[in-house]
Amino acid sequence: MRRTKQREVILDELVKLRTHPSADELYGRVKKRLPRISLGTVYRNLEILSREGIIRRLETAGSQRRFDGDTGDHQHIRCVSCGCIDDLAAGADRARCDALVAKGTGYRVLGRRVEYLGICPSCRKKSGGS
Amino acid sequence: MRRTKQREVILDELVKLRTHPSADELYGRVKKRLPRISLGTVYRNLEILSREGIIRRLETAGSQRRFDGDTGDHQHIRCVSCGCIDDLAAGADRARCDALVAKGTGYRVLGRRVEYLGICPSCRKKSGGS
DNA sequence: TCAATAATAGTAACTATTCCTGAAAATGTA
DNA sequence: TACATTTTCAGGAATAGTTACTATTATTGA
Ligand SMILES: [Mn+2]
Ligand SMILES: [Mn+2]
Ligand SMILES: [Zn+2]
Ligand SMILES: [Zn+2]
Repeated sequence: MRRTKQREVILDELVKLRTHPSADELYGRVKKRLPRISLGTVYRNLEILSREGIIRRLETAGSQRRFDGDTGDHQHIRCVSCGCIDDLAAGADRARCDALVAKGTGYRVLGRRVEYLGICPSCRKKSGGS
Repeated sequence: MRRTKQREVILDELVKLRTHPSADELYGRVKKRLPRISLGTVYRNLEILSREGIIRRLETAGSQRRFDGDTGDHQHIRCVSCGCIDDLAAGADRARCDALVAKGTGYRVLGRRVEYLGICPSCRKKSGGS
């Protein structure tokens, strides 16, 4: 992976933002510093950077993909009204946690979404893995 | 909301599937029974049915939207290899839960994704709500 | 310095979804 | 029944987000 001006600026802008921007939002920021950059370059570099583990691609619902310059272990809270996403310290412990999260973020907590990730029985069989 | 043949068949196929299909997959099924139906109609009816609370629109990551005929409170587990989504009984309790989930589903559990949902401070201010 | 290689800008293509339009079906009224 | 009103329909165009392609430019290493 080469060091290019574009990649540097994209990473720099993402890391200094704490707002989990979409490619498009980031493109807007980066363009102020590199007016000739294209949206495709932003997408390509976000893809490369997340593949390398330098940034994190958020696996959240919604039509637009979002990215996070913080690769540390943490969860997120999303506003059901405006769609913004804020950080949550790692570790959370069910119902009474809602109060802690609310206190920590200022959000009114309405619910939480939990999705487990793994390898399904049929895929385990196919790849012969344990 | 009127009762139409199309809506009836879409709902029937969704409820009897336990696979959380995308609109497209469901369209394939429904077309066998109603060969003249269009994908647009499937989308429109899934939208109407979920607005009425008769079905559930899954808020999962991934490029395609998925739907669930089961509106009861439950979480999901997704295979990171093939992308399939299975049900999880409601209620889960952190780390040692992974073992329970693995036992219950046959998955190899790799992780979990927790996202809280709520109203952010700035939206609370705007709408004057508590 | 200079060829080899990787990345870029610009744009076309692609995919999932929504929107639009005129026709058909369902429903209400008499 | 007959007709008007409303809802939903199929089909296709439009849109949004993303990826792929291509000719050009920048970076790298000998
Ligand atoms: Mn974050
Ligand atoms: Mn389910
Ligand atoms: Zn908000
Ligand atoms: Zn699988």
